Amino acid sequence: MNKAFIPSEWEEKLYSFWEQKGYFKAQINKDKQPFSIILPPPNANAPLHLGHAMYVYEDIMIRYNKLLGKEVLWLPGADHAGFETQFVFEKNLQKQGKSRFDYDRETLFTMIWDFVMENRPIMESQLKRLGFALDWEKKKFTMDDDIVKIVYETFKKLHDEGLVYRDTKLVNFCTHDGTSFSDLEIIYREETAPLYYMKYGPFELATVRPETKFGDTAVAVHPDDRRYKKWIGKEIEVTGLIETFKIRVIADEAVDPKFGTGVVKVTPAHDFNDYEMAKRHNIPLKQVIGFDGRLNELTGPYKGLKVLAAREKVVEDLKQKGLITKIDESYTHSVPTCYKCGRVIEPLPKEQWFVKVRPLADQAIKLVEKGEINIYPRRFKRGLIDWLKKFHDWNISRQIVWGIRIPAWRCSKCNEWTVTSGEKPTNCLKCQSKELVQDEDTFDTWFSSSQWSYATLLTQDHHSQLSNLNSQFYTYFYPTAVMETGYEILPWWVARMIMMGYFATNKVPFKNVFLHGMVRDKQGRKMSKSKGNVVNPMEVLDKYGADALRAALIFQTTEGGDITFSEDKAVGMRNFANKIWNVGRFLYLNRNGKMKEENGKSKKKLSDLHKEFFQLKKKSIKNMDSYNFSLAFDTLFEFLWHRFADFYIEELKEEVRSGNIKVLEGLEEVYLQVLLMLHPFMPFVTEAVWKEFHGEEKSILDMRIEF
RNA sequence: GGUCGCUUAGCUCAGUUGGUUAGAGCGUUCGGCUUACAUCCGAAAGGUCGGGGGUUCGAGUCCCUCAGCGACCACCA
Repeated sequence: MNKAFIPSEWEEKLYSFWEQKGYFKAQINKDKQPFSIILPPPNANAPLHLGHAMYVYEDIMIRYNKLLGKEVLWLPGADHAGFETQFVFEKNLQKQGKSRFDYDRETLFTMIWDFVMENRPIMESQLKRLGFALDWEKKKFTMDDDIVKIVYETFKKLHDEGLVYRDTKLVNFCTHDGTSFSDLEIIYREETAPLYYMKYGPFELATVRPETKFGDTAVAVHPDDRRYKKWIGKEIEVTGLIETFKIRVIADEAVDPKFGTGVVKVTPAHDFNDYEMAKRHNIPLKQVIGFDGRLNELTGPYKGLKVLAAREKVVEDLKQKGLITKIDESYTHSVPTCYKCGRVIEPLPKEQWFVKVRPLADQAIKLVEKGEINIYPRRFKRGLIDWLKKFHDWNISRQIVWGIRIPAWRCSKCNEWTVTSGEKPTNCLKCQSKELVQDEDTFDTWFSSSQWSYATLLTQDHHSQLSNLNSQFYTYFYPTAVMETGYEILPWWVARMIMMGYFATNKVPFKNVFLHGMVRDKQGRKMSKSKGNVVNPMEVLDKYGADALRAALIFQTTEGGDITFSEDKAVGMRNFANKIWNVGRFLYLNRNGKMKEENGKSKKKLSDLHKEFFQLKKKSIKNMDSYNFSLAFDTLFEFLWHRFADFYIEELKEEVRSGNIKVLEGLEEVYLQVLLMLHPFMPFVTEAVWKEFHGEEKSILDMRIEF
């Protein structure tokens, strides 16, 4: 044995060994209890960041359960990450002086496909470097044909059962990226903006968006507001910029009499609250801003101006006409922005596909409340339920090419939609016309990934389909044991997987949810490119080894809490890996000692050691089983280093050196069992020692933790 | 405004159902290259466990309250 554990001499070798010998391969084994985890598929086109290394929790669970004798499956995958990827790709195009508009749909799609396929192996090889016991033969890509097929079948089933519908509604639209988003993909940003007070017929009202004036279709006041009571239900005449127009005054509870003047202009086509108000009062929509972010033909001389330019000009002109009475420059409010490009989101009316969320979410709430799905750490249960309660109908249409195209065709004669599970319909279901045009849009990536847990398992059998849930592999491993992921995607993914999983399979997609926190820098700040504090997991790995990186993310942390990562910690854990190695080396080097009778002193020490170890093992198993992995690891660390090495070995050192075989065997027995318990956390060093002790062809993964 | 979390040694953090002199990693001081390991060993300094109140034989651990910090969400004409 080397004097020190050198990770680079072992890691690649050991991983290939595990893979080649099929240790990560899952198969149906009726005699064993299944334990399955689906890896949250990392973005196929991007290298891993430190957050991905947190999936080490999954590896810990997988390896631990394997050592308990279960049939384990950890299924890897890659995410096409629709908009994310298209966004990155467009940035690359930009650098070459090109844009998405320079290519037709097919060409652009193919270019992105090639780009993603080229990058995908990077992410995959990084998962291997982390030592993850993934069953690579079963890997899936979110755009694999068979996965897409399942997504289509789910979509059709939803449509058939009235849980997906087509409608024109106000959606969040990014005029720069040219696509709509769901509610989750917008970020509200605090902003100080002028609040303009303007004359409006007999009223005065306040607005931050004077340029939407052309889209006003009502004026609203609070029903109990004495100042304006006499106007309610009446039409008023307003001097505008283009013309003088008449507009109705409505009364609505949503108006806050204390804000501004207590009068609101209602612009249903460009404001979510106004849209709701308009629905309540049956007021028409008038769209004056287009999907290009410019004012349209209904705005006369302002046509063609971008929103901000239009605002300036409108204000200028209103001033000229003496219609602006006051400007509050210190008004702060939050504006919706695109989570990706940061530009202001424009609420616009658009015809899209929506998931009718309430029935699905209500069902999901029941499942969580009843404990059909357990959440760890427990405090996230509340958050999950809150999210599920808040969900509104979900816009799943995206105006991007990089994604799964929606299997819906519109009839050019009668305008009716025909939804299929993928194949082009021969004729319109309503009027039989054969002139059908497929929807240009693609699915929200999260719509397809909400189906990931059953789609990945179903598709392991070639001819499986949603209507026939009898495939063996699926039946054996579904529902999966645990869904492990970062708490920040609870609403995006976990909540929706529960909804869709239960809808499609009538079973929960997983029995347990385990959530980990975010990795922050040493000062506790979020890691971001702009702050320059991003830690590349591969660099840490190169420097200190995979075991050290993994352990650094677990050691003395709290499950679900954010983790401050510092290189110091990796150093400490590299040292621990070396300690594990050297304890082994000490025992190994003394193995050739001559037989010798034990004396009383060592007998007592050995029995103390065994007692202590028995307690430790009980405690560790209890902690592992209750998802307190960090505590289990801390305990093992403390025991091996400060009890086993610093105390027991030191006490018994002379005995060992002088060849007391009983003492050596006693120590070795405990040591090897500790290795077994440590293996899920630090798989490389433990396996390396195991091989040194038992031979190159042996693996610690053949061992079982016994009670 | 809502929900959740955090406040323990110089720094970063553990401390599971309340129980003996409160721990770790890194750092600091002193002493050791002892043939497993200097990626080490031994010793030491360093904490009124955010403030206050309560429950209890006993509280860092439970309850109330105050303060500070943070995250997420909602509203915003």
